Amino acid sequence: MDIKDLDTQSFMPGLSVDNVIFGFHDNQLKVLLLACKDGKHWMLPGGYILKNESVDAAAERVLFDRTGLQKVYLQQFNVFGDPKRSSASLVKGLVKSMELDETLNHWFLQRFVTIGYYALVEYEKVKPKPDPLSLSCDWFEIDQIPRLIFDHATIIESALTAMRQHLNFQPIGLNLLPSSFPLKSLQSIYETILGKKLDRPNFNRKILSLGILDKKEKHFTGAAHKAPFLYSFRKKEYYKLLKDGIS
Amino acid sequence: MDIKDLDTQSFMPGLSVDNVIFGFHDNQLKVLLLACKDGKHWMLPGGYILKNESVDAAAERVLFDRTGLQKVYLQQFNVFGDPKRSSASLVKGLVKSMELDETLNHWFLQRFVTIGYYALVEYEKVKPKPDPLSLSCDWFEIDQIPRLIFDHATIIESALTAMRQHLNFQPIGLNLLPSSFPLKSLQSIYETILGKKLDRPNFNRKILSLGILDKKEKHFTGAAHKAPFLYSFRKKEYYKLLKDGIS
DNA sequence: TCAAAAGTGTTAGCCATACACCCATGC
DNA sequence: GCATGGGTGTATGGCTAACACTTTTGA
Repeated sequence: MDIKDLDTQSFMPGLSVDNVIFGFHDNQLKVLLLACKDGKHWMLPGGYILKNESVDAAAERVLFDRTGLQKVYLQQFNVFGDPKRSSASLVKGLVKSMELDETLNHWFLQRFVTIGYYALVEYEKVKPKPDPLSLSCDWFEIDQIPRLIFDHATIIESALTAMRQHLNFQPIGLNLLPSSFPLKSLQSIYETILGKKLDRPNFNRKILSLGILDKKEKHFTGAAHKAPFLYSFRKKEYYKLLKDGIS
Repeated sequence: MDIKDLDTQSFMPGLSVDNVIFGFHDNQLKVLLLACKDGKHWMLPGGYILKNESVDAAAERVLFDRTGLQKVYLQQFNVFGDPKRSSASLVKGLVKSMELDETLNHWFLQRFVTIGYYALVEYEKVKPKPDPLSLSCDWFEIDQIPRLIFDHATIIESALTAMRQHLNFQPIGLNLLPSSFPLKSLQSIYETILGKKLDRPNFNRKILSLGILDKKEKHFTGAAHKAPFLYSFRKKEYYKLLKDGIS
């Protein structure tokens, strides 16, 4: 996004995308957020839609700009279309803190309908890049989200709910994990998303019975217990199952 | 929608809603469509979003204008944001056939991102009303859809898929049926949406076990077989289950 | 008495759950 | 050895699919 183009013919007016980008690290589900220049608020990575760009492509572009990643699991989940979802006074403060030309108020103060996407990315591969309008770009644990602008807290909640529902039909995980990983990591992801503990023996059996994992070598962590086996996804079977859905 | 307001400050530019309105009649799932004035195409009931109106409210308004119904099951399911989803030549033909001021081409020829909703309505209660830009408003069986404009066929397909997924978690049916109905009607709805035959004994047991139906009197159709009992929804329990989801 | 469709009963098999138990590892 | 967490085995209950059977209705 080039700031000078904002108030011109480049973007569709009144429409935006916001991405809830999930990563997994330290057995914790995390969300990528941007720090507003007012020093008080954080926000979801979002952007506008080029006049000749598909909405999906806009979401992919925003994701790429913030993470450097392409071709990851990116799923549209809801539209947030309340005319009062943004606050004029907050917007004015933000524009001021960004030291932008005040003519851009016209752009930022308009009402936006935003299309929510959630993305699943491999935490280690992400090099978070703040956009020109933000101070920084950082990961936050899902239960330690800071103060967000507008309805962005609602959007994250809604993304989690949507993901929870998709989880029952789609083997989510490949995009959140490195190429090989212990089953416990996958289980932790499921536990975090579903918000409840799962029985390890039963989880292992169920996941393995899907036929989408390859057993690889043992992984010695140095801890005083049995070394877990690592697994990797069989991508072909994984995508086939993604398409059809589980159970 | 007032035509003369189209190209003014009344509506959000580039954004629309389209409703896939489902009804149930003659043991068939039907969709409400509008006839374009070119005499060749049909389209989904859709509309624009007032500058100070929520997107959900716009969808409800469109639904009310075409059916006279309010407070029915109306569910946002997908955004269609391909910049090439409409065809300029088709739009020009349609505007011409509508005998509108050609300055309105500016409005109709812009790129629209549309937000898809599906609605479940009680067929008998609907008095289809065409909008000022259409010739008529009629029901079509789901497997006999006529030629549609733009990507509207895709939108219907997508609505069916979404509904199929929701069906497993939500007791859909109340909004499609009159206040009392035989179990067979409900079963037919499920069969149509899921696209497969269901076993009657098992279906009856499952639905009745949810505790959302009240048994009422027998209904003599005049046919040479046992008269089926009618049932009605216990709304309170129904909505509780809707909220929590089935199984 | 018969055909058609409603409704009931019964069984087998699958799958989720729960939990007991064994195994490898480093201190 | 022992604590720790990985991994395996197994019994139980509930749900579902499949289908045989009974009941009611009008011709």
